Amino acid sequence: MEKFVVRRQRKGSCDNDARSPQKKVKLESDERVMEEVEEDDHTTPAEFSHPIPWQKIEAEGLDCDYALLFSKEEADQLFRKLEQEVVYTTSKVQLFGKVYNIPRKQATYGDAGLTYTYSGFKRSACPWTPTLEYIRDAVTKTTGQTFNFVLINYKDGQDHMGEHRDDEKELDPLCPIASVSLGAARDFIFRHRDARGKESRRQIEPVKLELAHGSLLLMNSPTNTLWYHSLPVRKKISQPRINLTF
DNA sequence: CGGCGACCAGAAAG
DNA sequence: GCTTTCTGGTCGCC
Repeated sequence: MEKFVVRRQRKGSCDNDARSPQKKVKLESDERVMEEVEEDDHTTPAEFSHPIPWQKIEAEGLDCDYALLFSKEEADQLFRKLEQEVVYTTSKVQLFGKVYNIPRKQATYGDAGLTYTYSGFKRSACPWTPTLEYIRDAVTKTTGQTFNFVLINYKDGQDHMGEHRDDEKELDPLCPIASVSLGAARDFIFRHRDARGKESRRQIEPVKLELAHGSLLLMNSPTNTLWYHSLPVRKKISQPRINLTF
């Protein structure tokens, strides 16, 4: 059932005129709302010429901002360039004494000397490429946050990522995490840590959204401590998606 | 009704 | 309890 209503085109960046009549966009569950946020003052630095319409995604202990960062044309171009520049490896993950190939391809880029450890496997960051620097700087411009590292996940429709939090030891839980999506739009699901599993302690509806081509999702504290997120399999989607997590 | 996809529960070793 | 992934079941839709 395709009822992810979190879409909103940035039409020529003329955004101050016809705001849609309803201020709140309904999600699957009635309690979850997204509020359109006026993109004035603090969220948008002056040098960004086309203000971005941010959507606030909020629930108990969940605080995210979502926006289309790149136009379709620019996102297309970035996608093509990354296809040429980025070298992926299929990493393995070790759990319970067994070794699996993780169900997606990965690459890590960042400042010199940085490393990233994922379930027992360590990888070092490759030097930034021009396109990655460009994207990183675009994210910095719109968020005011600087980043020293990016994890790139490449997924076909069969590829996916199970429920997890970004809680690697290298990460400061107070730092917001920026996630840029290019390519096929994919569903993205948040689930509260107390509402997982069979005999969960609480009944909290999951928050579902769709990450569009060229979009930026900001996960602010304490989202990443209280909420797990996943990217479920979508067998009907054959186009790949590139995700950059800063 | 058959087949497929989505989703959930369970299992795996420490 | 917590980890990450795969597998097998069920349910619902086409």
